[in-house]
Amino acid sequence: MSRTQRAPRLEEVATLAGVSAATVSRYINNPEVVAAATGLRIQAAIDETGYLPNLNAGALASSRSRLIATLVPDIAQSIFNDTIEAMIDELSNDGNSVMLSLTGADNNRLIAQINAALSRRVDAIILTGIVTDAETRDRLRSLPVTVIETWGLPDEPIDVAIGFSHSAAGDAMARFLRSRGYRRPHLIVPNSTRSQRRAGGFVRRWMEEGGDEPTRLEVNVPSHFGQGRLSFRALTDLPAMPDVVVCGSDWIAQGLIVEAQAAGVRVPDKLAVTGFGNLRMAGDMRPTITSVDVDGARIAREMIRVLRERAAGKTITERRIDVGSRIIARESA
Amino acid sequence: MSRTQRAPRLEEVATLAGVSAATVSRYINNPEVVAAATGLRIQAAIDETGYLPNLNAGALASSRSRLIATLVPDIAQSIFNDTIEAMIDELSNDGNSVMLSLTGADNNRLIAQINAALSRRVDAIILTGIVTDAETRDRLRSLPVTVIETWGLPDEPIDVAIGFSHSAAGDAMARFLRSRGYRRPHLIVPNSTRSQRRAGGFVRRWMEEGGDEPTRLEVNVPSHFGQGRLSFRALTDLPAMPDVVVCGSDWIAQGLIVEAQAAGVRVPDKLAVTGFGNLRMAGDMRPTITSVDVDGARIAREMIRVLRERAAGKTITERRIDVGSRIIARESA
DNA sequence: AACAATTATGAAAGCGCTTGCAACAGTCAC
DNA sequence: GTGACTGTTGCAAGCGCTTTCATAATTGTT
Repeated sequence: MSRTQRAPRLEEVATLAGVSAATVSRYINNPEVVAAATGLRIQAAIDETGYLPNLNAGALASSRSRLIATLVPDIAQSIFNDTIEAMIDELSNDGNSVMLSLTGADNNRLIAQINAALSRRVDAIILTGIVTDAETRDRLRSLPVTVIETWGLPDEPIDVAIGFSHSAAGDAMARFLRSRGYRRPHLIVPNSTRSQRRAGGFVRRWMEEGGDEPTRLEVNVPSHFGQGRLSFRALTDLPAMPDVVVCGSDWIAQGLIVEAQAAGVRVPDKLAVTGFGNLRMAGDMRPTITSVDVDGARIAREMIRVLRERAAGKTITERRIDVGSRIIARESA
Repeated sequence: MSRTQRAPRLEEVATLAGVSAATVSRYINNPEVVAAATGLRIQAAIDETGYLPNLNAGALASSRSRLIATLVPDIAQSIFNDTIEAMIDELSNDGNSVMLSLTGADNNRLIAQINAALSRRVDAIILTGIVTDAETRDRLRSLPVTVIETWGLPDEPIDVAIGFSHSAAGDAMARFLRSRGYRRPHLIVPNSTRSQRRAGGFVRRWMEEGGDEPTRLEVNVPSHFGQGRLSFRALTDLPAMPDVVVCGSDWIAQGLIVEAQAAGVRVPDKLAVTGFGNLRMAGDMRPTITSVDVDGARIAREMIRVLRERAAGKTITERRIDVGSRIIARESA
């Protein structure tokens, strides 16, 4: 295949193997239906010509594109990156191509990217950030395409959701810190629906267990290291110094720890800190950061399972798939 | 468009607007060739039907897919993430869909992903990691597709390269540290071609300026925070303590600073540190990290320019586009 | 007023696959 | 030997667009 000459077509492979194009197509997409001997001849012809199927043509003819759109808020400093990587890997291994779009926080961009995905006739749209706009949710619901929401577990999924209960995660963290004897938690809450929900779960449980209402600071998403530093400084504005800071992401936790130490406040002796997302860095930080782990690989696997069932024409009964979350206790709290 | 009913086709829009399908196609792809009044009617019909073109069909018919493959090593802890984001944004805004594949360090995966991209008949393949395998480079060279290498600036690009000279970046850092009065640099060098080249540039300049040969530690890619911590501990094995550690990435620099501070070694008073990549975190760290900035947005813009020229059938004369790099002097060195 | 040049549109032939249908050759049970 | 299957293959009709070529309508030129 040189820069000038055209790529070989199915027809050429067929001629070389002495069969019809239809049979070659069957061999490629469904090898078990062609006779073993024929298959061998076809494979030889494929190898000889260096044939690579034109999947655009295939998609058009079969109305199955094997193209999956993943819409994520960002990748520069995302807490989802491990999950995104796992998803891309699994999808690729399962014979799909992955289109990646960055939505930021802008609903109009999201809409444009949904349209772009639909124009490619993707088999599925994977959402990592949460779609809050009701109209967009309705539109997605009406689409002839599989929509998988990940990380969250909304009451009314657009189609299928694979994630965990954020309020349960908050609840678990409240119990954990309570049992460790902390008494004055301070929450640093990114202004995203899911973070808010975790905070809600935390506060509810905390007060049910007899604690005082925690103080809190809201920060903008995407959350990042720098916010942690600023958040530490803001602690001085509180009526009393907290004994533990519950951060909405590991980045914030890391920034906060760095700033605390620079200010001579020892972590966790003087101030405990927890993060969220269990990034690799959390285990490497000094002190290591207590965090909440989400099994991104598991989310990816469940996603493949759902996609396969859909492709096989089965009806999905379980529309909310809970993969849970786990507190990873380390040195920082 | 409900879950059951088919998407509207060009033909339907055409009928509604009272023109032929050809004219609608022209309006969509090349609006200036259709009469203004006709265009208005067509747009109304598009809006009414909610028509979204089937780009797979379009790609097949025009043999231009407007699909771009970007192959990156990873996204979880990548120093390229800002560049990748900028590229995805620019490509999307320019009417393309972006396929993202993760190559890891495995050449076989890379080959599989190149084939996947070719099967989609992508208009271009964007490489972020460097392709070292000679056979793969030759294969890519022979392909009827635009190949853009980014970040690096190889002597013999596969097709077009947009990046900067890593050895020049190393050279500049050597001058910078020398002029600041440092005398015993220690290099932490990820085992990637480009990092090695930076180290090479550094050492050459350093010794030319009369310095002693720097000590060095090789670490595996992808580099990450944890390596920085370990690298600090390894400093005790050196014959003499360095006065500055030149790290192959900001992650390593950050990890090293954290570990140094935990050990009571003040940065930069006792030990200076530099990073690479100028991640947002570098400016937020305490102390802020002296780093090398690469203008990812610029790389993305140049990429679009090249792609456009290719699409217009022009011959690209400038096959190595140097966007340079800049030392960002901060507190850590 | 006649002609050339320009602009706007339509008809129709693909682009390279997939797949329903039909045909044919074997296999098997009786 | 016959009929009913089963397994394997080919034929041909699309999938929904783009684009060449031809034609019609308009404008400009002399």
